[in-house]
Amino acid sequence: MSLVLYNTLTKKKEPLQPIEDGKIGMYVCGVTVYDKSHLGHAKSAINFDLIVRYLRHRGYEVNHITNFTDVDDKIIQRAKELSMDPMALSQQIIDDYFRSMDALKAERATTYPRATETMDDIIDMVEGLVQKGIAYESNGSVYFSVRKAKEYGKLSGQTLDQTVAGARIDPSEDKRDPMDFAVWKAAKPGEVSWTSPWGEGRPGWHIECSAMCLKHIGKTVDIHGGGTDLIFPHHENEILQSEAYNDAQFVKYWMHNGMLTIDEEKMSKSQKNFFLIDEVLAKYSPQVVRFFILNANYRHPLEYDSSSLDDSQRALETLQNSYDEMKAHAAIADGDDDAERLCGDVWSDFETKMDDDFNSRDAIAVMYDFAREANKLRGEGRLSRKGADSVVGIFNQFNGLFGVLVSESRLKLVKEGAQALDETEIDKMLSQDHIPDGDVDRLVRARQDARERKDFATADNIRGSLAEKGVDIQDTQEGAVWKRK
RNA sequence: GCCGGGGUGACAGAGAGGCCAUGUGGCGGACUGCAGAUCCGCAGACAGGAGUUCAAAUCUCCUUCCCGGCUCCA
Repeated sequence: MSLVLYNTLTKKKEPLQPIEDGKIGMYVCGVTVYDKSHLGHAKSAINFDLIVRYLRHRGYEVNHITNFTDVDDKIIQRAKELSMDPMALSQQIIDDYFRSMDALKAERATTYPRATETMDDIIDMVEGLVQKGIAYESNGSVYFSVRKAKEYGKLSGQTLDQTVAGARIDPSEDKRDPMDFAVWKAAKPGEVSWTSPWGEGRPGWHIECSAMCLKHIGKTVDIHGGGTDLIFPHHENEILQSEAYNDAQFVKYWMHNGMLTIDEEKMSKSQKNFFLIDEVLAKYSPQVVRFFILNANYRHPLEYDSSSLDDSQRALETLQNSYDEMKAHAAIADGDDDAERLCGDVWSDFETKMDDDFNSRDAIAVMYDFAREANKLRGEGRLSRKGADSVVGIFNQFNGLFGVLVSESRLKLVKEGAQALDETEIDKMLSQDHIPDGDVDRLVRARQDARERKDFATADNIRGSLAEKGVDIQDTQEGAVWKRK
């Protein structure tokens, strides 16, 4: 079975065939660093994180490039508002971005080029476009002449005339055609700028991606990703520049992630309807946030509301419980091979789902079925320690890609049986702010003793008091287990 | 207006011609002193209208509503 992915360019799912066997050059548009990252950025990063992890799992060597737009109008404006140096501001935001994405357990890209570090390549490209006569200088700025492009709108389906009719374009008098876009912008007095053949200035928005793709990947990149909001004009213009400059196809597969929405509206800074990653992680674990995002198709919009993460937390608990219990499982039966068979089937099912355009939602559904089957074997006393280890192995493989489960063992099985404790000792232990593991064990055994004496008041008091300290006791067929929440 | 993508059970969200999606929640049952966890079962759906087909949530057409883009955006 081969992996297929949805290509925005052709609007079809296509088998993945990299230019070079086994290697993938992948460019994902990063962020403009003028303000802290919000949950929408997290969605994009986590969607592509899973894609990269899965491609690697499938044996591809992935060169993953994500850029930082660290000079542009917004950064300059924001820096001015804060009376900061724009470069200091962008560095601060980049630091925040890394902190947030690390906290979300998104793997880092291979390289994070910055516009300001790619200046020579950008200027080379602009010069090349001017030499080819497809871009022109005007008052210190350089514009790309869209009417000279061979093809226009092949990604977005837009035609030039329709777009002109849309008429929300900047009618700069420097442009020969209103649809032309800047590849180099002349600096206004006092702005940060770089020296170029056209005087002091800085890059247009789109050109950095074209230059970075060429520099870090090549004339043609296998996969180019970004949000759906970038399709037009950003990605369309990247195609125009790169293909004009390189005389080669720019991108084989375009992949776009759907927007995170709130009340059906895109989460964005300009709408002021965003939640910062910091804020969200103060209340929910990174696993819950990842699960919320990965439990939906990356291509489709995902609706967020106040209960979304609570729902995800509850839903995830089912998988986490099964995972925990499989790890803590004490062998009941020996030599059964039901678990082995179960594990053999589930992983190929899982990969089949993921091979179909990274269908993480269906892949998770496979995991739920798997957890139920494994729980059933265990409940029926047909699970050996070896079988449980195989089940845990599948969970680990799944988690290596999705990163939605807490891998540390949370569940503690109390090995010794019931043991009486006198009341004052119980109260003393329960009154501690933090009850050490050893004491929890003793309390659980004391509770067991109380239960055997049918002293349910004492038993329930121990369970209730421990629950208040964040320790959950559960009675199972194998005895009592507990975990810290 | 134009270009994309959508409208699926209480909710979140897969699926893209025939076969159970899945999860949370609800209801019933098993287990339990009670909880919880777990297991079993039940209910409940494909925006509306025409058409193609033996068969349509899935294909075609029309209507309608929503979202994204056409300005910076993941």
